[in-house]
Amino acid sequence: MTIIVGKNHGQLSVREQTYRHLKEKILTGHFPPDERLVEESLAGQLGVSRTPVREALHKLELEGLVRLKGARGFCVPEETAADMSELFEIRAVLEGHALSCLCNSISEDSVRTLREYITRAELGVSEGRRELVFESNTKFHDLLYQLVRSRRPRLFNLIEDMRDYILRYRKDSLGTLEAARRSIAGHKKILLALELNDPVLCEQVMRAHIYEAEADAAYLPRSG
Amino acid sequence: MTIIVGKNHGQLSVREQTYRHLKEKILTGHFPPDERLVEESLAGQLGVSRTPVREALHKLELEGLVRLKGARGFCVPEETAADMSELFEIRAVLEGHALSCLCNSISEDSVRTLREYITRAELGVSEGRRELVFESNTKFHDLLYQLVRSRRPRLFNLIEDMRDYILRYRKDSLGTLEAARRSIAGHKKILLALELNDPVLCEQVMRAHIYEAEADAAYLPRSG
DNA sequence: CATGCACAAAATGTATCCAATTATTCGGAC
DNA sequence: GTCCGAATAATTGGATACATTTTGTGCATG
Repeated sequence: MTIIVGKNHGQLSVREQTYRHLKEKILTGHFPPDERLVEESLAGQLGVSRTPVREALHKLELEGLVRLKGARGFCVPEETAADMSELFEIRAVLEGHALSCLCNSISEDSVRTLREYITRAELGVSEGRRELVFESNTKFHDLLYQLVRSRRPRLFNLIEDMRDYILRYRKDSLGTLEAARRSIAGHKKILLALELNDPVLCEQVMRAHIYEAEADAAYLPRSG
Repeated sequence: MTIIVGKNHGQLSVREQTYRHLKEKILTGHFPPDERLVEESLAGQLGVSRTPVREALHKLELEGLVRLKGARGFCVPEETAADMSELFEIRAVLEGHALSCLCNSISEDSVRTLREYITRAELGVSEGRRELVFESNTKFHDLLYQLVRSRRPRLFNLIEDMRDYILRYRKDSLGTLEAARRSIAGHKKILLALELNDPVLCEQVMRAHIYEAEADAAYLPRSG
């Protein structure tokens, strides 16, 4: 009975499936901190052998998502508010720099597309369509990330990691319409900084945008 | 015949020893790019079974230090000048921010110690004692890193990773006495920025210091 | 009653065996 | 002579059996 069929696990190896499965469960707070993660138990639940589970856990240990506690198995380490704060700080620094890298080489096409996303998000706010707001804001960020990935692949990887870790804390973005409005205002500033080709301004507005997101995230420790 | 006895591999597991052994060999350029790294062959050389070698290689793959090429085994990926440049860029951003974090909480003691290291490095230059220069400069950085680690553990980890990766490229720091002199001048600026408690200046001088180190590193691709 | 030592149980660490995947080579056909 | 295809060899992927380590519990002794 193969239980790993949750998402789009197509032609990936069992280890990769196991790794992603466990990582997602950890990042979404499915495993409470200090809960014992036993290889054989997890292997049984997932319908695979211990080998891929073990390799997945060791990879996750390297990422700091699980910690080995002697012979009591692995566990998700207890995270503190200081960790949370530091993660957002690093994210602000990295993404601020990423945006400043973008501003000197962004195409007119990309700028136009970004502007359209902002317009649609505002439309969503005015009409009270939360899905449209969420979708447009997500697309705005996704386009930026895509541009970063093509120009600075390693920087992109680091940013992606930081975002993953932060997933453990915030339930989802844009909880309130008020937060969505603030987010759109931030996007407008980002777009302006890009159009002005001002690296310093890019860095500033992106950092501010992320610290704003941190404030809106409201430190939901985790639940299920 | 246990061949893994190179360093201080004390009570670590065989996997951890294998992992560190391979990582060091890769980072110091012992494996030429595109050379085949076969699990069984490595296991034989190291006097261990395939299992720890395999897990070590998978962890290294996650770090991007090796890449799996179908059934031809793993290999160290060919790195480009663009990679090198990006690594230094990320390092500059991270360490620049780290220093700006330090400047508001650094103790008078630490400042005094840093100043002593600079004095001793200058003494080394004037007397032509390269060892003293190297030692003092290293201690200067080590103290800064130690302070960062205590205040921003995750940031410290990222910085450490970047430095490891860069190890693949430059043979060693401070090749020439001229580079050493430039480095000391940078350290003076760093100390000044710290004493002034100026976060922005801290970020600027540290970034400049790292870009200077990049220029002095002289892109030695690797050799053995 | 408390503390320390010893034994047992449980979980990871390691090794080996088998399966699946891929690259390379050899052969045949166009 | 070249290209395509099939077969074989080599390497990783996965599973299981065994060794090692650690923890937790229980009993005995002070």
